[in-house]
Amino acid sequence: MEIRLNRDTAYVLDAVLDVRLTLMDSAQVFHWTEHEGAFYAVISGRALCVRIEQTGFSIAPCDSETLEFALDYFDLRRDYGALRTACEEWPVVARAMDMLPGLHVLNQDAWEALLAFILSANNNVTRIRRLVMALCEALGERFELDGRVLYGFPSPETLAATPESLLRALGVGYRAPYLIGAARAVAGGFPLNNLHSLPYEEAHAELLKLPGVGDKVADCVLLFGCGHASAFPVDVWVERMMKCWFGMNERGRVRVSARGRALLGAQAGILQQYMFHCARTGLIPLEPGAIPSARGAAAQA
DNA sequence: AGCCAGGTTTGGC
DNA sequence: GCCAAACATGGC
Repeated sequence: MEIRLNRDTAYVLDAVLDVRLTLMDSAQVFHWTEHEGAFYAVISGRALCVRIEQTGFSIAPCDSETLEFALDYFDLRRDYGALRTACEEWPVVARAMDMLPGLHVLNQDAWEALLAFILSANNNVTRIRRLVMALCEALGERFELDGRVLYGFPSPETLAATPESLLRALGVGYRAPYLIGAARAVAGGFPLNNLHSLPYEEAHAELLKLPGVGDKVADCVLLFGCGHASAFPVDVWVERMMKCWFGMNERGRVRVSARGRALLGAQAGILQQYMFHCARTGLIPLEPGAIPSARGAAAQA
């Protein structure tokens, strides 16, 4: 990987990051937009434009401080090649990683991840994106970049003071009081930005205190917003994947999550993201009977 | 038209 | 502790 910083644009070359897959198609972040081959969003209060270049991608506007931020945000310091090598003992995980080269798990802002995944509950990806965008447009700070208008996430204070009726008018439905309750907690001192440095179990228990946050949303916030790579969110797709390919038949996704973490280790959540995408998009089948025979498994590996 | 979606909450055993 | 039902909304 080679990094150049020219004027206000950073170039990251020879990095295996699939920008479109990671920002637009992976359902870990919902507020990037694509326009004329470039990707735009406001993240952590910065309006950014990311472009795919010949041998990598560029970030603008970017100074040295933003570049450091971006290296973290795009998870460019993790050795995904080594992670792939460590997956040989789990053929379906290896297969998922091989099918999605350049998929990274972003390191998002914890508050932004919290809002997005409260909205994700019992919802589909298309509508989650609509709701996140609507929330930002209605209540977030307005930015302009390259003549395009962008919106950040609302602050905890803003959201805490927003009438529930306004949120319902945006279409968030019964999640409106969850958003407001979580915002009031954070505005009132809930230690959202300390969860990075807590052990997984403690950070998870803390998040469960927030309204609208159960085990699965907590794991998403920990994985996508708090640097907890071992957090293993289990939604309907990952549950089907673990049932079909690992024979996990326990009742309750909490048990599946615990087993996934125990089995796959410190970066279980990263691996989860590959399996989730393969399951959700049909790249890997989930019907009983999809599991290859011993002969097939050997041939596949 | 009807089932489903990156679930959580609540209330009843 | 476990389970079922309710919850808003719209995608497909």
